[in-house]
Amino acid sequence: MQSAFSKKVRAIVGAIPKGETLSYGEIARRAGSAGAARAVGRVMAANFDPAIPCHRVVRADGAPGDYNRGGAERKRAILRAEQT
DNA sequence: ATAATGACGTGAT
DNA sequence: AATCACGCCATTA
Repeated sequence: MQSAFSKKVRAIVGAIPKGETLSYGEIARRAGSAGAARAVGRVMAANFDPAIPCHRVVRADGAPGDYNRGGAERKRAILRAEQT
């Protein structure tokens, strides 16, 4: 069972409209903890959920994060998420 | 419980 | 514009 923060993050990221991108800082803010951008990434990395389109999650500059750190496996998860 | 780490953010150099 | 440093919060060891 994960902390409430991770659950919020999962819900928020999973609620990102298709084509939209949300920054870690924004997510953290919606999660109830502004400035916890790092924590958000930490939650995903540690407890990543296949239903969470992390590729829609970007940095404050709009630059893509290290979401593909997993490699092909991660890419497959992204494709699956985009299929829906 | 404490220390260290990290898929970040902003400011300073 | 690029790089360095510090701060923020949550998770892991």
